[in-house]
Amino acid sequence: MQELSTIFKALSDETRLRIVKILEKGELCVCDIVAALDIVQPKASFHLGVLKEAGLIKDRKQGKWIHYSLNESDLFKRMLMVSVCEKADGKMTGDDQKRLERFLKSKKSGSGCEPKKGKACSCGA
Amino acid sequence: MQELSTIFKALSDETRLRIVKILEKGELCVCDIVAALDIVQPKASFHLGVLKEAGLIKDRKQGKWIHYSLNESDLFKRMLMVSVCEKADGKMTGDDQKRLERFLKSKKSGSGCEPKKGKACSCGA
DNA sequence: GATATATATAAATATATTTTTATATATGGA
DNA sequence: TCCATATATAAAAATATATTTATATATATC
Repeated sequence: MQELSTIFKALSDETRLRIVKILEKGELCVCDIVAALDIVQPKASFHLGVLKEAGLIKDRKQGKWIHYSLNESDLFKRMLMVSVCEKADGKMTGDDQKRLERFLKSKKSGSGCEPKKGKACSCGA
Repeated sequence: MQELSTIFKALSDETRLRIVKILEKGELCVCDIVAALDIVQPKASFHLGVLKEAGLIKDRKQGKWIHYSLNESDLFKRMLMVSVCEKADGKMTGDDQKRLERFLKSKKSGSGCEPKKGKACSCGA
């Protein structure tokens, strides 16, 4: 499975969003995309490469042409949704969480982010 | 409404995803985030700024502290889902689409991407 | 085999983003 | 008022990304 940030990064560029959008019409070869977006061909190849690398599109070679289409089988959309929508709900693990828990604990016991004063944040956290 | 690419860009960085993830626990002040992620404070401020600019988080000032939390009211998730999942289904408009339609038409009539040969792409598009 | 086309790759440049270090601002307490 | 803390901002440096121009590769047609 791709890193989530890689997928978001692939979608963070206007040209690539335009490509994804035009591919919603169905499979297209590079020259179609070049014509549709009115961009130079190496630019299209570059961005198609990024999208493919992120697993968002797939390609199919046929003769001289390479046809690109959305990689729906990879279920990137579902993954996006799951990842964006899921709540950690205390089940979240990892170093960040552990550090946070330790820090919040230390704040309560009076040696937190304002140690010199011997007083925890007034925020009540 | 934010540009879609801005939102994806905001989510395209590992540090920012870590911040979003830790904010799923609830509202946190900057020093909490700094401690949780073990990063320097200006780095946290920078990334919080990007997330806020994209409308993904909101802040609330209280005394010396600034508390950040996920901006659920902005419904960025729903927007993401809608945007990512929606299909154009022929209703898509815009210059890209128009150019594509013109180009595909011209290919069929034999003056497309391979004009010198008087033959359209074998792809059948 | 020669030629033309579709696409990719490479190299150079331009641009944008991120990180770091230093400093400024605002707030609360002594 | 003075001092310490929380956070933001600015400036510089480091990295990463995107764009352009030129060239390479593969394939089909003659």
